[in-house]
Amino acid sequence: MHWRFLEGGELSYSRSISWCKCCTAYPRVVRSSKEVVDLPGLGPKLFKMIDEFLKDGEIKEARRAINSPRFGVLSLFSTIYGIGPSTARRLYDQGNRTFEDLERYYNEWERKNGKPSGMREALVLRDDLAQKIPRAEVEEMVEAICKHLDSIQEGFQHTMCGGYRRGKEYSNDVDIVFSRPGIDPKQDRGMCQALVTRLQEAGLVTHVMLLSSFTSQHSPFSRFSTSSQGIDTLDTALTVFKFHGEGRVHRRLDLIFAPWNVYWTAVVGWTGSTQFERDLRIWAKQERGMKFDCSGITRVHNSEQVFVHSEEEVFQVLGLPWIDPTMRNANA
DNA sequence: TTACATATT
DNA sequence: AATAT
DNA sequence: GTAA
Ligand SMILES: [Mg+2]
Ligand SMILES: [Mg+2]
Repeated sequence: MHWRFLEGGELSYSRSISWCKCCTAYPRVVRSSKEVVDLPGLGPKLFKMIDEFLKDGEIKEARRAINSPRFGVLSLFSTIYGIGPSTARRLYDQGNRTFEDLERYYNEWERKNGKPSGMREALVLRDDLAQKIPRAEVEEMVEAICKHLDSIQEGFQHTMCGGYRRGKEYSNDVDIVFSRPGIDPKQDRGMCQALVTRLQEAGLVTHVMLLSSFTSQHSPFSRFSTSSQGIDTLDTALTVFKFHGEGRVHRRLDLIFAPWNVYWTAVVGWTGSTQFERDLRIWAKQERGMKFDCSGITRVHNSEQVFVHSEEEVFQVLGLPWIDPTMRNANA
């Protein structure tokens, strides 16, 4: 699956693999592809693969990918922040095979272009960011961050989202959604920036990868700006966090500030998983004629926004039963 | 045959 | 193109 | 690759 992502065209298998992974939550012995015909998303090609695995103990296509040196290098390069499939392929095609190759490549690039590429820092951070974060450390981070937020402005609620909320023992990063109940979002504009600055001053945030520019203040077309409903996009910061002291590791930290009236859609949107969000959007569009994303739910025909007051209500409005975060884990 | 999630930078 | 879920 |  990862191979297809790196080489392009991952849409083919991703949904099928997701359904297979769903089943790992309910393990059972499968003696033949006949026993999985009832699973959605699986067809003739996957049945053949399952039977091939049962017969040979492996799958030729998977073996080819694992043994491919190119696959190994592309996978490795993709673990660097800012390098995706396309750049990884280009770097490989230009002859790079190791991180040392990339250091040389970007040193040379910066010498020629006379400006920083940002990639040397990404290379330095890579080893730290590749390490998974135990739940206890996620909680430690959130406590420290909330303490700083509280010193700027009291009254914020927060939910830890991402893989942590889906119950994973280890997280790749930390995602926190904030909001102040009942407060006009205009009043809290700039809080994301303020918190990031405070954490930088405290030496806890070491890098800011992205700070969403809250430029989308009022689109010139929003005639209903009198209504206090913030249609604006969420204030988001993608950062790197590190505690003081020995033995501490850089961690990716995402801070999201949502207007109170879209707090719970933001929580659903940032809880994931990726595949769950995709399916939720498809369901909303096809079955309910609605558009779902983390900054709100809208009716497609009149773009009228539907506000909800709890996470349960997000599912009610979409005509779905409650789905526990731990049941949203399917990812290819 | 077509769609496959969607937003921001 | 890369990031986020 | 799968489903509508
Ligand atoms: Mg996460
Ligand atoms: Mg994140």
